[in-house]
Amino acid sequence: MGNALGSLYRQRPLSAPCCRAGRNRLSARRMSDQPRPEAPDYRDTVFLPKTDFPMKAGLPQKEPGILARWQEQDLYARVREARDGREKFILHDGPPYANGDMHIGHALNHILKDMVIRTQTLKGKDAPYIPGWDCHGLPIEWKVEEQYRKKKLNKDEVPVEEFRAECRAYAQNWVDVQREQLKRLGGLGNWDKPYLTMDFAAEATIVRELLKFAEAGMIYRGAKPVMWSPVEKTALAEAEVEYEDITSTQIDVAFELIDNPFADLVDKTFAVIWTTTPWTIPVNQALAYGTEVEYALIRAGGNGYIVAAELVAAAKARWSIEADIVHSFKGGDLAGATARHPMHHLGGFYARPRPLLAGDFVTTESGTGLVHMAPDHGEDDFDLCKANGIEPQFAVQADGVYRDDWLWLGGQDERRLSVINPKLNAPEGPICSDLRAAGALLAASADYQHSYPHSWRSKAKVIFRCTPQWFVPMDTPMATLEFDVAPLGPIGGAIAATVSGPTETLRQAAVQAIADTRFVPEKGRNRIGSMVEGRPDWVLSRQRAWGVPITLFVHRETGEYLADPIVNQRIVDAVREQGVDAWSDAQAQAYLGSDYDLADYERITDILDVWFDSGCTHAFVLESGRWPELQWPADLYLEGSDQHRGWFQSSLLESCGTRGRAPYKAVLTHGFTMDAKGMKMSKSLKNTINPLDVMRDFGADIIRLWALSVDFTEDHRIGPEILKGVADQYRKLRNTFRYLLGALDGFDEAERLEDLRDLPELERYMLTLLGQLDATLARAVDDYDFNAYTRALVDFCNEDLSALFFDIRKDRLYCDAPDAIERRAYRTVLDIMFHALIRYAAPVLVFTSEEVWQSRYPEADSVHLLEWPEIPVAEADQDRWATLRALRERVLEAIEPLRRDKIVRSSLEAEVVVPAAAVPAGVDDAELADLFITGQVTRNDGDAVLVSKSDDHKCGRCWRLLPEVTEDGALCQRCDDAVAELPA
RNA sequence: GGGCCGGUAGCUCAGUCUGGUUAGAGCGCACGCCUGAUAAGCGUGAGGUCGGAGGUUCAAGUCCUCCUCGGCCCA
Repeated sequence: MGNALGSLYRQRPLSAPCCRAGRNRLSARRMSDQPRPEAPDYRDTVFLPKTDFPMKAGLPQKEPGILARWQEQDLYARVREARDGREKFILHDGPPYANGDMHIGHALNHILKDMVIRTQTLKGKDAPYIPGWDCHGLPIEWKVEEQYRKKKLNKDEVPVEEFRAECRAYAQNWVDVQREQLKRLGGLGNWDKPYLTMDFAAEATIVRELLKFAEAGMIYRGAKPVMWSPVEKTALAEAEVEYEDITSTQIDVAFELIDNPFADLVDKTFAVIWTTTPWTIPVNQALAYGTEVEYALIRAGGNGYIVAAELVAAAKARWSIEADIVHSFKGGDLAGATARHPMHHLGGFYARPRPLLAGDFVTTESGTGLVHMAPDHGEDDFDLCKANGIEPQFAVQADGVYRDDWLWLGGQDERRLSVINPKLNAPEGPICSDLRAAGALLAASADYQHSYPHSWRSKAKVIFRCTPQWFVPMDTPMATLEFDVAPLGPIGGAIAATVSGPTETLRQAAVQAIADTRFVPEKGRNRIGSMVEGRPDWVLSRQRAWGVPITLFVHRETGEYLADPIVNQRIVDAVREQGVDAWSDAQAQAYLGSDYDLADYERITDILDVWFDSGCTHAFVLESGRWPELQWPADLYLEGSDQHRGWFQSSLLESCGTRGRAPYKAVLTHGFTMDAKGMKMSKSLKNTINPLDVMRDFGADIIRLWALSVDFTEDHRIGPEILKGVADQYRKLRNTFRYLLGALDGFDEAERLEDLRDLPELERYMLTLLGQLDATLARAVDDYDFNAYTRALVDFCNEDLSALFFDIRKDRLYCDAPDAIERRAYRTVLDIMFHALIRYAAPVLVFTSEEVWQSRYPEADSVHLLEWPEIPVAEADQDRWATLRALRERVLEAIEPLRRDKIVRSSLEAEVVVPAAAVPAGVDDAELADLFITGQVTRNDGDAVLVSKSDDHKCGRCWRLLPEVTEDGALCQRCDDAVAELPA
């Protein structure tokens, strides 16, 4: 063993490896066939990893075959059998809308769901998955109407049953398309028997659920301003509306006070309102002021005008007048005052006095600080007027035109136009002209820019319009409700806390149910909670054709709906047989039976909000028995964060109204997928990533690994660079498995070391790390923290296996005799690693894991039938290993300068001196050399790590530099023995 | 316009609740090694005004305010 300095100057021995470096592979192979006598090539005597498993994945080509095999084997059914009788885990699938191709959001959502299903299955639970689709509703109806329009067909001339049949076919087509696209992601589920909200049984269940509300008195027919599209002639849900910037006519209209409290200051007094919807003036019924708002009475030409003090300057500018403030007062002073409508001379409706009412919604941000109230056309208006006994007039018809008998701009007036027609509202239009003639129009200009709701289908402006609609009240005590008992026994302590008594309202029940539900991430609770606390009554009705009917008979005299369970049962039975077409005039009397006369009843023809459909999925999927593997309530609902207002909430309200608790125990939400820069994807920006393209170019396992690597609880990104990074991670995992397959070639039970206490310390340490990984992954599964899951897995493969364990033990694997106890120890641990890692990887890389598994066990069943591994406990001192790994890093760092100076090349040529104090007790020098992958290691009393070039000779087989090797190329003792053992 | 959420290396993420060495990891990148995991493997290194500006504090990625960018929901 030379001293450190001396070896620095020693010549590198001239030997074969020197020339070998420059050779190409072809000549190297030739060399190994015909070893030169002076430098025997031992390549054929070392035990290199051997596997057919290819490094290159070729996923896009390979995955469809694997998918087909699973289908052939009916893997889903096999998994059900394998987990039969186990604890259940029910993830209830939220139904995507059956319209259009799969997009990245669907892909993310379904990958996350599949990860949940597979990890729960891996943990031994029975976790069935029934995918579903939402099939009714306006968007589909609209598409079918579009086809009609292209064929110049009038929808109203087609029998409604025929129209619905076309909607049904349209939805079914997209269900089939989307199903094939989603299946490609590799999701484990009952794709052959999904649930559709348009299944007759589903439609019957939805009717049944609606009638539960009806029988409990929990629906009412009310009039309320709802978003209404005059073009589509229907009420619209919020989701069916989008906001666009438009320019509107803004007008200032003077309402003369009837009793003038300011008569000693001015001649006449006008309360001035400002609005951007002139067409609502013909339906004005009151004025609103803010009690605490400061108002000014300004005088111009002898008359007084009331305006909020803050807005006087802006008002004067608009009206182009000079005026002085003659009086200031608080809004409260206007209590009890009344005004008259500018068109009061028309008599009738217009002759009634318009009261001034206090409204807490009045602001001084714009306008005049006084607001005109048309209860037909505004929510605030409606509420305030209702509270003061003023009823809506229903003056505007479904097509947006004032009704025939309306006094102003009604049927007799040739200027009559739809209220969304800009000509009606224009400064020179009929409304402004008449107001001007009446001396009430202080200003009118078509220049006010603001954002305004439009129908997202027709792009036409929508209005608020009071129409008769059906509602579920949020704040009426559910007095007559009797909750169904949960079909499968106790559902935790929640139910007792939830049903707090007959005075509880739906809102209170929902709030309590939110408190009883687990939210991942926790902030979802706050989000849905504030929405439920603030939401208005649930508007159930839609005036459309493609949906589940509101199957009610309303008595023509009393206005009350029939709530006869026998009648209702007939209806439900008929819908189960015939679907929604069962709700027809022809069959109405049959449902009423002999107890009631159809002539006394109005058959309601509205259909249900599709959110009610989806809110019932828990009932017809989990409870119906059509999928006996399911049970109610679900353990988990998993959807995008937009569903706090959507499905999470509709399901919650429906279930709280009929069952007194949420249909789920936990809610998991994910954010939205943005482009590489964090911007929303849109067709116009051309920054969309199509999951089908990703699967075609990279494979489903890559897009899965992507979805499970990002922080899905927030918005996250996808793009070429990100996918490239994911593909790199994938390759690392794949190569780890490839190495394991190669290193375990020929391993059998006879080779396994049974007593793990016999393992070398490194092997025991690696098992300890595996145990830690196992715990980390198990926790990540419980927390649905899939980013942590994949990261822990990849990091373990990189840092603990590839860079440490595999690298250090390469020598033993290659060069020890096959029956050497150390080599068997290593392979025993590798086998344990393999069986653990393939299980951990299986839920993520569903295809690759199968490929790996079949490569090692060609005759075996699918990898996806396996269960979570049991990691054997092997004692190893973690602190001691932390010390050793730190020392290893110091040594590797110290070798680097010698490498840079070309003094040593392989670390095996380095001879190392370490501070004795840095080495834990009980580690010998040979072990250190193994650990560092260096030549001889010694220790001294210093505190620096010293590295020099070894002057030992290099074993011709294992390439280690050892004192026992007599000359370069000769064999060390271990290799000599190993070669001797080889069969001739 | 309002409510809520987020912005930490080129990328994906820890760390923020509960303030405390020099802000971490993996990947990628650069350089080097190996050529017996080879379109693989190993090592070393560079890379961050923690979105910005104020403030609180002995001390701020972490707490407060405002701004900005992005997102979801609502109007």
